[in-house]
Amino acid sequence: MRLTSKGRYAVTAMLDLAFHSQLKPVTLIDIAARQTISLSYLEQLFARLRRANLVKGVRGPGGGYSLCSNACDISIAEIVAAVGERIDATKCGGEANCQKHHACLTHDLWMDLGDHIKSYLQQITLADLLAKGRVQEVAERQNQEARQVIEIRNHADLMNDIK
Amino acid sequence: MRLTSKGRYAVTAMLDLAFHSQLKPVTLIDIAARQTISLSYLEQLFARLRRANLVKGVRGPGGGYSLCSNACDISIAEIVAAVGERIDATKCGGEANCQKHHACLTHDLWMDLGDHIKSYLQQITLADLLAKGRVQEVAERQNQEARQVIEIRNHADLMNDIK
DNA sequence: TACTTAACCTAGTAAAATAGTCAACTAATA
DNA sequence: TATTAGTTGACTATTTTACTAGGTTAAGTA
Repeated sequence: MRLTSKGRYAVTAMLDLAFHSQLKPVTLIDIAARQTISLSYLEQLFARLRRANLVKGVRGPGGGYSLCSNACDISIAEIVAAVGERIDATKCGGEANCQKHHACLTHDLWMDLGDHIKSYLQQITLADLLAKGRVQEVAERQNQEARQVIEIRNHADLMNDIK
Repeated sequence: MRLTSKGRYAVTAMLDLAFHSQLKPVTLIDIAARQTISLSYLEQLFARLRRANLVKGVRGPGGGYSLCSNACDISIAEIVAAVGERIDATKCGGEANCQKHHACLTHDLWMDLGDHIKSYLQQITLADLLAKGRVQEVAERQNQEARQVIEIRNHADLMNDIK
């Protein structure tokens, strides 16, 4: 089992999306700036998130990504699974052939651990995270910091929208 | 966070030890044969287990390893930590400086997940695993299979002991 | 129609970690 | 003294990670 930056980035980006995509799609450029994640890497992760039907992309100016479902219907487990992080803790992937076609001495332990983690991540949704005070705080701070980068661009867009 | 063969091997070997070292120390050669783990790799793992005061080694003929404490006092979390597997799920190792000296958007989520896994593995001891029927079954099977390799040697030892 | 935007796609790559191997050395026992 | 088995350190093939670089395609905008 491994949970690396791949899964962390995916969840962080999805949470950013849930936070900012209420009105219109959010570009990966914005997410990359706010969350300090490499744009190209984000693109690769979102290719998988799209294939898993978690997000939908809109091309062209004013485009970007938005969630396919409500934030309360997207669990952390789904996101982590979508980008290919193995939550399973066994060597055999649950096949019980870890030692010469048989279960190894600790097979059940790792199965139970995997189930335990999976059910924990399944019960947490993006909406749950959005509701937390700490998350709101951090998101606010990121807005402040990324303002120079993002808002100048968005401001121009907004002016055009008003026209 | 990652839980790889390193941690799995360590727990498996410790469980094998708990099972077989009641009477006398168990050699890594025996463990390697029963659990199909590379001997040299086992040596590296046991160096760390020894430094963590989980096992003690006895040199020379009749030597081997035995547990430092009772099986009911050794948790899976201790073993996994001893061989250096990071159970922590954060990028920052709990320092909360994951994004430019501040906490990232999902810092708390990964902290909570890490705590959750850690407390799960802390409450399970080697004795708990030994008590399980499945573990007994597998250990029996391994004894059968490894008999050709191990018992011939042990039989000779036993004859000498009787003399 | 030309231009810009941003999604979408493919291939490559430096660095790190994993899961080992190999070889030597030390201590205890028979 | 020979053997056993722990102890140690250095080295290595393979895999994965987290990227970068470069393109193509679709949709709006001037």
